[in-house]
Amino acid sequence: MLNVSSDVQRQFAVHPTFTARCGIDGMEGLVGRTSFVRRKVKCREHLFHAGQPRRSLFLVHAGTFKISMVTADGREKVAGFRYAGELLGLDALDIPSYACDVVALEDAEVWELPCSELTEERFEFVRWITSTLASEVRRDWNWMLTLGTLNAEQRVTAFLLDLAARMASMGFSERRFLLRMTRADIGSFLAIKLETVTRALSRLQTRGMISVRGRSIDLLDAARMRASLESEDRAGQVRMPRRRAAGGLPFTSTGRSVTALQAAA
Amino acid sequence: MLNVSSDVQRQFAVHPTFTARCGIDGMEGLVGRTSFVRRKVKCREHLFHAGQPRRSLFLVHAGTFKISMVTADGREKVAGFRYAGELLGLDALDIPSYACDVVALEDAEVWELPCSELTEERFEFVRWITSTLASEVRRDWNWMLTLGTLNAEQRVTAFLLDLAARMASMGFSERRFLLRMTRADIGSFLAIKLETVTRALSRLQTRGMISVRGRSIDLLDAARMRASLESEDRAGQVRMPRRRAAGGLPFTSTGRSVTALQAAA
DNA sequence: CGCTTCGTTGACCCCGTTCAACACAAGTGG
DNA sequence: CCACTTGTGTTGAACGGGGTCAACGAAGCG
Repeated sequence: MLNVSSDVQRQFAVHPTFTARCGIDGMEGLVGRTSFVRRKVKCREHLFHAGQPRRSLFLVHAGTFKISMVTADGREKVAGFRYAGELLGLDALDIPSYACDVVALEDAEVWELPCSELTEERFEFVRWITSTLASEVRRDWNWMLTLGTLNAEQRVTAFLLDLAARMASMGFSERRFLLRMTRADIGSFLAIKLETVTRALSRLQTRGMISVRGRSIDLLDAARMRASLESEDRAGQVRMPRRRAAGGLPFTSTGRSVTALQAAA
Repeated sequence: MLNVSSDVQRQFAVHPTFTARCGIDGMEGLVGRTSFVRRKVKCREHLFHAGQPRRSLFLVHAGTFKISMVTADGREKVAGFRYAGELLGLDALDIPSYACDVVALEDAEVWELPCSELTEERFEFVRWITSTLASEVRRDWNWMLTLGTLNAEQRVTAFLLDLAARMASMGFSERRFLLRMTRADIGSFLAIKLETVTRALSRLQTRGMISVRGRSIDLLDAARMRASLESEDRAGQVRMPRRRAAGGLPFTSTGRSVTALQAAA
């Protein structure tokens, strides 16, 4: 059950001085003078399992990873997805074992950063880790907000827009991209069923906002998608809020406060 | 809108060497040689607002705080509650302004830790912050798992058990305690409506698992409450899983894997 | 070629939302 | 003192979004 990261191809070990540019929240910090190991992980292989001893962090260099946990009664729940430039294993920094499962959704490469490098001499490295953790907390809160206030179709919309933003930050097209995860994975992450994900995608396509062909997604009207997130909460009931002052305030939201999307990106 | 932390009573400033025992994940770390300021915050007062410049972290010394965010269309979403021994403001460590609102739900006291203390010379302090952030990420993931897999009544049950565990860790009774937050706050956090919270509490009381009188809660059968979390997901439909092996497996869950509760505590 | 995994769509129905009414306590001002 | 307001909590009735179940098609693979 735990003999996993052994089947990950261990590649040439290097101990150079490398500079990692990380697009996380504008922090382009250097991870100075840190020895690391490159690893290739093939599609569907686990990078690590919950319960395995935590010895390293992993910087995603290429590919897509799925983070998942297991409920008390054995079902899987997806906690997130990670792309190039993001870190894996951070959540277990203060405990001896990893707390989640991480599996590659396509052939991928990671840079393994031994936790032994997290010393006083590598203060800038530690600082970078801390910053990344803080932004991770904000991202999680934003998703909790998204899942707690939006209906199924809006959640899928938010998911696609978030993905598009990540694609853009990685230099890929933000209009046309491939979903590397199944509908079940998306549904698990968004706390809806896979049939609901399918139905939401179909409806968005019917409305001309996206084009879906299997896992290939084409965003046809991102502006309208973003607009659809800013009103009509759970169930489109609105029901005219019982006359309020005069004029009945229109729905042209003067977008104050951060939308879940911007912050999650 | 932002002239808030000014109405917080600034108390005698001290610059001693203090040792904070923090019950977070068994880490009883010292926050060595750090200057801090004690502040009292009265019920309903904000400790800080989203958007305010972030200059300090806050260690809750006494009282209860509510963390909330604002959706794109102006509604509030509760992101969590914090009690004695926990930190506030961590999520904004890598950005110049606080990212959420924090308000006291009862008269409280915090220790203000200036972020300027987060230097290389205070490496142990930084390390403690990092560890706390990691456990915060895990806690958030566990709540996402809870909200994504349990129905309304189970969420309320999980909330009460989590609260009981926190009370116990603070030396209070884990059987009888007061809710410092409204039904609306609980519902916002659990992604259900306040009426649903009320109904769930009433039903738990009817079943003899708890006793409710306003905000006073009495856990009468915590064991049965814990057991109720380990099966019957969303909507009690079960529908007899089409005959499985022999014997129709009883509901005496052999609690393998971590329950959301244990991890969230 | 089966075999498995994945995706789509339709029909039915239940849990939680919505709306409404009411109870209760705490201020507040006359 | 009462009247009034505001915030909070409880409960009932009705509705609908999304879950459940089922059937089918498509794609990948040994």
